[in-house]
Amino acid sequence: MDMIIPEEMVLEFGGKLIQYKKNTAIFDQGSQALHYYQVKSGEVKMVNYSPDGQEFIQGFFQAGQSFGEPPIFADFPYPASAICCQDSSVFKLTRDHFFDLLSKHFEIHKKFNELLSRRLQYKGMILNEISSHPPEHRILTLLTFLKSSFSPDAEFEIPYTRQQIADMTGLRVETVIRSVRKMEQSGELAIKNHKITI
Amino acid sequence: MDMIIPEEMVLEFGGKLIQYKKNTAIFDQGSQALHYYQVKSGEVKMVNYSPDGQEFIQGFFQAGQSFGEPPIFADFPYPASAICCQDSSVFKLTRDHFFDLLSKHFEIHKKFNELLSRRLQYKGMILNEISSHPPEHRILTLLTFLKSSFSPDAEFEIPYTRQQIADMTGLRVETVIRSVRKMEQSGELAIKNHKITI
DNA sequence: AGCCGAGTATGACTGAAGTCATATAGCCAC
DNA sequence: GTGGCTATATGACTTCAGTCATACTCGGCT
Repeated sequence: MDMIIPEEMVLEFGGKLIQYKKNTAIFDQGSQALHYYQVKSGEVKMVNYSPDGQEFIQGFFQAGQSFGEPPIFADFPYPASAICCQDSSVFKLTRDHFFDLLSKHFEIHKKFNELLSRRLQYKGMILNEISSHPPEHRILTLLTFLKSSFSPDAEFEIPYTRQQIADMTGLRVETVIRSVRKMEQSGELAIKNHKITI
Repeated sequence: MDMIIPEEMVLEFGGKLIQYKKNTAIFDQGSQALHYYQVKSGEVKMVNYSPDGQEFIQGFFQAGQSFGEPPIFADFPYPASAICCQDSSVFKLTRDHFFDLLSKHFEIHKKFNELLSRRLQYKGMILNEISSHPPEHRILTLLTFLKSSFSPDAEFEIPYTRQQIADMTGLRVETVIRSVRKMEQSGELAIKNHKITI
């Protein structure tokens, strides 16, 4: 989980560091994409809200990660909103300065290719799970993927609540809770004082 | 829907044109990504199969479109299989030659950024739909998106069967058929001798 | 210690999409 | 024109996750 663009470089190209309070929006679904964003500290989620208030979380972003670039690269309105899960500080760079940076740093440009590809992998995986697999399978696939990207070898404590897991897999909290309990019984994962470990 | 890499350029960098019969696989889920592929004629789908034989279609690719690049960019095994829907001819370029081409043609490299971004847009949209919206809404969103990318203004005849729509939205044929009929009755779309138009 | 709120847990009931069976329509080959 | 295949269509029944209600657990705060 290293930095996609080094902080000095972001600043060199005119990036500003902005502070956001927990639960505030950085941008809203439907608005124009005018800036590049990169998390310095805290946590941000990209999320869709359905009319009845139900959330779908497209992804979480922590220190060093960028978010909201696809609308810049391909010029379409934000398909989801960016909300801070915690008090966060975020680098903000205008679209033009971002492209300027890319044109001068081929290795960074290439990194974005890789980054977008990995996101496609994630979305494709979840899509396949949601479309054709039962809850336990969905959840286990997500958890295994998280483990493999954070800590492939050591035991891994899932840093998300049941509600967040539900919002990432298109399930309800109750279903996640029930599925997780069942998988604990069958030994597919462990629960240590309410935290899921795997 | 233009060509992502001009044919002459593909050939110049050592690309070979390969013929595939309808329903044959170009590569299988789980195998290593060693080549870049670009459709010259015919149609290819990227698809996941669940144990019980249920299909999920990640995308369709026609003349001029490339497929299967994310595993090359980010180095992971194919997360789905590429199957020809029709007799097809496909350009095939080794991974190394593909990267060579990219390094020498910045404008092409940039195009891939854009391409990956648009695919993320599509997958994010479908993901949101599948996770939190009822069948009619899911289908209509997909159809509207297809229309907007193929023929935003003129009336558009959907080039897919009910089964294919089902496999793209995580629904069953019967559900798609029922939903489409219902939407015809409510005037949200039209059916002209079994073809959906919008 | 006691309170509060967020997160986890569990049961009873419901309903919408899936499943299965069967029918019909259109199209191509011979 | 007939036969066979693929796609569309429709009804009856079932099932699994969603909904709703309610309770419990834990950690932080005063």
